[in-house]
Amino acid sequence: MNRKITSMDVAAKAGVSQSAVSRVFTPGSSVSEKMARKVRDAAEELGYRPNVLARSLITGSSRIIGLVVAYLDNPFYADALQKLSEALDQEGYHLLVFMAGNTQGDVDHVIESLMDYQVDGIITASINLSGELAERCARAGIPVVCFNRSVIGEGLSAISSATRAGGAKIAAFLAAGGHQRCAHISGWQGSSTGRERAEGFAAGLSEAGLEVHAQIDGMFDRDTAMNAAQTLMQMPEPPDAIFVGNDHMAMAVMDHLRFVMGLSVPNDVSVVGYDDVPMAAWPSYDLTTLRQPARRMVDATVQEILTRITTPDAPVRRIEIDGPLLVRGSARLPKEAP
Amino acid sequence: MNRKITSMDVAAKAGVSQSAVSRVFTPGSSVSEKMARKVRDAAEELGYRPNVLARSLITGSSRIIGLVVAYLDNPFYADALQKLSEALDQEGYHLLVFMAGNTQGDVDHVIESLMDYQVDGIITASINLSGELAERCARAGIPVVCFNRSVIGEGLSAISSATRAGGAKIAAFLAAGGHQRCAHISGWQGSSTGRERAEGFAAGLSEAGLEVHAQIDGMFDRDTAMNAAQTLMQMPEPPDAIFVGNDHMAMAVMDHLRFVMGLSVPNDVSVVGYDDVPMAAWPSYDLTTLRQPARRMVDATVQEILTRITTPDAPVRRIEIDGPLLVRGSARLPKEAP
DNA sequence: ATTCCGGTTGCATACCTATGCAGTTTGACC
DNA sequence: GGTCAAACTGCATAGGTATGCAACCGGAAT
Repeated sequence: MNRKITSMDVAAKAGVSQSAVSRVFTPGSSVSEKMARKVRDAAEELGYRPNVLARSLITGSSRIIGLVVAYLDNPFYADALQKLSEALDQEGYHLLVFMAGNTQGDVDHVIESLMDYQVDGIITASINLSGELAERCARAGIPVVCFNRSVIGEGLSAISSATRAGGAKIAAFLAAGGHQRCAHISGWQGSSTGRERAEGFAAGLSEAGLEVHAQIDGMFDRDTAMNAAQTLMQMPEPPDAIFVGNDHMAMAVMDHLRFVMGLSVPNDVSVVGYDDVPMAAWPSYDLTTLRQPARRMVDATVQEILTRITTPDAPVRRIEIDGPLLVRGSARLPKEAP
Repeated sequence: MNRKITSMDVAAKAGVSQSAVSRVFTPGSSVSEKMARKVRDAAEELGYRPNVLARSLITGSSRIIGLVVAYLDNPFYADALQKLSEALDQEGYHLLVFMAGNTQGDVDHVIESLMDYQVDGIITASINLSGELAERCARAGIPVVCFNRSVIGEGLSAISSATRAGGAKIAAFLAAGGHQRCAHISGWQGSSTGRERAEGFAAGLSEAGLEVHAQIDGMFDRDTAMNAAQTLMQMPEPPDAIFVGNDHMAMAVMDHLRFVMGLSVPNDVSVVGYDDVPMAAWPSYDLTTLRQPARRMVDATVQEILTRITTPDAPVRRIEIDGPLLVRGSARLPKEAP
């Protein structure tokens, strides 16, 4: 209804210049105590707050971070979004969200829109960025941090968990449990995350003198994963353990094994996941899984994007955060006591 | 690296005025075909895109919608966020997210920040807005739509499911199933959603000649709900059915009953939820629940906020969307065939 | 009292785009 | 060819803020 209240209005009311008002609201400017008080009082009374958008025109900083995310039905990312938002809020930044499928055109379109909003930085979660787009962001001077994806491109920071090591840990655990035929329903092989977990798993098995009994791409999709489980268990020699590429799929696999195929987990077959989403700890699943430390990954992500924003030519970092294997009840335990 | 590309640059390159460039990118302006082509070519070549923030200074429209949300660990809201974002993207708007607890100071702080960004509208999900804040938004001319909360205040639109009717449907279903002692672990009684579901449930029971056997506030929290379940089942006369205020808590209750207390659901006690989150359909829970049609609620929300933005004095609407009871396996079925 | 300096303040401008207004072109029609 | 309206185009300004520069003030040192 009422028109907007500007720094001019405050200036008039306080009997000072507009610049004075601006300085009072700009940390680090030189203002006398008296002036500050006068201005703050007037501002308070009028309900004035600086216009971030107008400010961004001058400073070139919008205090907006673009978040591009694909799978929000996976609670790992919902959780990450929440934690990211809180951590950034702390620093005076906020998230503008964009949903994207993992198809090229989609991502293109999204990045265009992102640029329109003059975001200070971009965080991608569960997204593959084409080299060309990365290039464009770099040219535009917009730092990009990939959350939970390590990326091939050059200019991109990446925060992920130690995926290969994680896959290997799981392999070692299953081998120690005396499993002979370890299969893998992988994360989408078009993603670094999916591939590296698979590679680490294979490496770990071979370390133990085993090899991957069978591998099917689960595409990060519940239905695909359930079909894969069906296929695996109908093999002439079905696996006695399945490592599933993330918890979201792993729970689908457990449901399918138990309620559709009538099998017992872990008696008939062990299941191990990856992520440690909150639900993995729920008694219905009690899923043994490799923990991705979301909190620490988020903190690293925020830290990285902030330094890249404030120091444009800071080195691009690839950070891998190690996570523990959480041993629960969905996989047979190693026999020997330590 | 390179400085920003402005409409001036494009104008220079195309040999036209800056206004011409602006008009080419403003739908509905009058430009000749020839001019449009010249400008578009130049823009394409330079990689120019209009600066939404600068534009917003003039038009007064930032094309940003603020989303304030509290419980993102509840998949119902994660799902809603995703759907909202997609639907708004369609209309050229985007979501700036703010996390808020349900404490007063928190929400205050958030609304302040929202205003700083000159958002065109605000959507609150699972949030109680104080009358005073609603007032401030109204004065600032910012429309507010409450998603999944009906609100006491005057100026606020609200989209929710038909909560009372939903509670009543569940009561009727349980009564028809021959349950004698129907208890309720409610949603937070500080929220309209929580209260109305409880009221509808009580009304429905009394309709059937029963009354609420016992009621405990579950606070929308898993642990609180599990404790409540424990308390209920240890009563001298434990309930034979529990209606839980949302699916998120209902699944916790099922886990607790089954794995901690060793009870059978639904043989020992029936459990019914509310929301129909995707997980409710998973075989491990197979939860009978009242569906909140997220898609339709989101569509209504988007529709409402857009009309309120384009037509500032459109009437404030309260929309209730009806949802069906999804009968699955977590509650004993009515005996008589239809 | 004079000089000088650091700390404050105001003036004017820049950031990037949209839009009212006036001037110009175009094309149709007589 | 001349008239007139309609369709375009450019000029100039506004929108809200930050900031370099110059002017100003007070006080300390001489």
